[in-house]
Amino acid sequence: MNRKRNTTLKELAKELGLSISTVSRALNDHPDISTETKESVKILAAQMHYVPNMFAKGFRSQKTNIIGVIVSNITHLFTSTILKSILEEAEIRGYRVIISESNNNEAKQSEMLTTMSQFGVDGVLMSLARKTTYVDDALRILNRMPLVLFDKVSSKIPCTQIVINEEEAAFNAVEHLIGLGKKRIAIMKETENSYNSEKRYAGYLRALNQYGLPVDEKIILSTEDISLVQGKRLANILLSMKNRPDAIFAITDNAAIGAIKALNKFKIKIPEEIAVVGFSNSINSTIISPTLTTVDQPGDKIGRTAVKYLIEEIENPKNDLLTKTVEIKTNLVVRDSSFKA
Amino acid sequence: MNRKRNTTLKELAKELGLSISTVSRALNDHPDISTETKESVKILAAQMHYVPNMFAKGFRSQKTNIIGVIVSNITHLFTSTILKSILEEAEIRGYRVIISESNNNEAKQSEMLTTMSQFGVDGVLMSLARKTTYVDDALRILNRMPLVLFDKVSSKIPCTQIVINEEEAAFNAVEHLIGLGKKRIAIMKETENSYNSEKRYAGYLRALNQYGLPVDEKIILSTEDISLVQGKRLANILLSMKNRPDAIFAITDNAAIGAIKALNKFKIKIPEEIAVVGFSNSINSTIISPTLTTVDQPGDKIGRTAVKYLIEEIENPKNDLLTKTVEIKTNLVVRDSSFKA
DNA sequence: AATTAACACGCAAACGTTTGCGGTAACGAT
DNA sequence: ATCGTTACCGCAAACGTTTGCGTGTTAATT
Repeated sequence: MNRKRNTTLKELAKELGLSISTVSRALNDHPDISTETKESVKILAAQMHYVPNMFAKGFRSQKTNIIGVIVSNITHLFTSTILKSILEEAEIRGYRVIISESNNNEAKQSEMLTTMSQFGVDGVLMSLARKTTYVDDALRILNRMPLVLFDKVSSKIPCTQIVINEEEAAFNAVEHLIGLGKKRIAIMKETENSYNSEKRYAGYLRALNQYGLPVDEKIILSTEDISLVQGKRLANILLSMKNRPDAIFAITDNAAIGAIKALNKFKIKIPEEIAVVGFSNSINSTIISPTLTTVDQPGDKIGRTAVKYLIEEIENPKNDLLTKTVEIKTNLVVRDSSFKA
Repeated sequence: MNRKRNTTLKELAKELGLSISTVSRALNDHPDISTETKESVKILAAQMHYVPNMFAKGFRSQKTNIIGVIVSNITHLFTSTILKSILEEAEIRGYRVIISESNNNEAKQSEMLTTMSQFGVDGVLMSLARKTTYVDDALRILNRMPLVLFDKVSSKIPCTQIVINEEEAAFNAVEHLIGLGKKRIAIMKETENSYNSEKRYAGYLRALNQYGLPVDEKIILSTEDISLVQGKRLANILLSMKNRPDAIFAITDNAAIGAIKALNKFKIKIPEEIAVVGFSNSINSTIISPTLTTVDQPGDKIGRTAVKYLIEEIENPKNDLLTKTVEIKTNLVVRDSSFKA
């Protein structure tokens, strides 16, 4: 197929009997050009469907107006919600977005980072892969272009970081359970030192302390991957205890749902016997029965904020490399799994 | 911040005492260059972290190695699953991906299409916005670059189209219900003429006909947006009938789940009194109780196939513009909502 | 009438890369 | 000694755009 080539400034210039530079300036509303000339140029440009060649443009200006985004898994609703808002906000501000997945693979993440840089993006938005320890690539990127981390972040990388108030959110969730009269609250968390898990655990502990409840190691459960099946498994462990907990705070909706499924199987009354609270406000939390009380994370706000800060840094380069943490507020959505009738 | 500039061929050439062209050829393994020269060039290139400037490259070759993707809503699991495989497959083949959302807005979709073209993508992958009627923009794009449609397609656009076997899938789903001994099967579909809804409805009708079951307009329900709440509403309508159906085929998992919720509320036994089958195999289908029988759509295969065909067309431009439909097989996942004990 | 200032436009370089073409050296064959 | 061949490499143009600088015209000021 003979794909038509795009019209160029040269063709417009020839058609109008003007020089290329005049046409360029006319289209860019340069003050040196008379109003009539601008008019005629713009009219012809529209007629001939002129569109500036982004490559020539970026080639000269060394600016691509593309921002790169690296996430671990695009199919997680929370992630795609963030991506949606990133796309929207970026478009509003005149940027395009290239998305890559690391699949929680650190090597892949490094590779993406360098190809992003090679590709000439103006800046990068990244949510770290789990267990990221090697941050040299990120540091190397940092003196080439701005980088903003979100959700999964690391204090080892001196840049702007957009996170939710993990600790406070967990505190509020546990406080809510305590408010229901629960005295023996189990937690399901991750074994590995993930930023999010650590913070939420800290919030859990603070709530127990503040309300004078004892911390019992036996009902502090950890798992490698905090999934639905693991939630089931851990719930079964809790049920097998002589001294059962009267509430479960799961660090993840999936684990909470797994727990509910296990409790349902044993006809445990939720929330009377055991209340359950999750984290994320995924759609599943309204599908499961009883519906799940959970922490709503405003993904769209995270995305928007991240884009805002990144573009700010792109357009106003700073000389300092410092860690700046921006916290986005969450709020607890109370549903049947912890509803006090 | 003083962002470091990338090293260029010129710098490499100066360092090595060679010409720019020789360095370029050496890096591209041109046969004219001696093995030793290639070696030394490549070593220095690695040392100096040389990365080719994509813009200069694309500028010359008029090839960007970027493909544009337009979907209606990135947060739908089915969509993000497709996107995931598109990202993977594209990366394997050396392409980057730019994603845009139309939000089911036809005007937005047209706009995205033109900015994609303006941006110089090598080809476009698109799933149409609902109720797309104006296809002129797509046609205009088509003689600039290859376009491949997937999932939501239209016969008005002469290009390669990747779809699932909607009709057959629906047929199989209804046939499955008939196999359970169900004789009065309701359907929940969309009012508007969406490609998917039409096809699935056709499959429903064919199954009824083939097994000699009467078609009763009263239990053929349509709704504008086929969502969870609408599923509930329509189920309530069915329950209010004197002559209730003994099965429901919902064109969407969400509607099916809404129906189940309504049935559960009225303590209808599923599947004994009324069986339910959905479409999509969303995660929710395993969360709801009873778990939902549904049609599994292999999103990853759709994405991969779409990329394959698009890149094929990019790299081997054809002279003909014809509609070529590629069908991806689905399969029915039988769960508790239709399980014959 | 001469000088100046403002205005409108053109020339040409530059961005980094690829590539057709031409050139040089070395070497074997005549 | 000359020719042809091969192996390597450099020159320069081209891609489309922006932009500093120069230039010519006109109108206003002295």
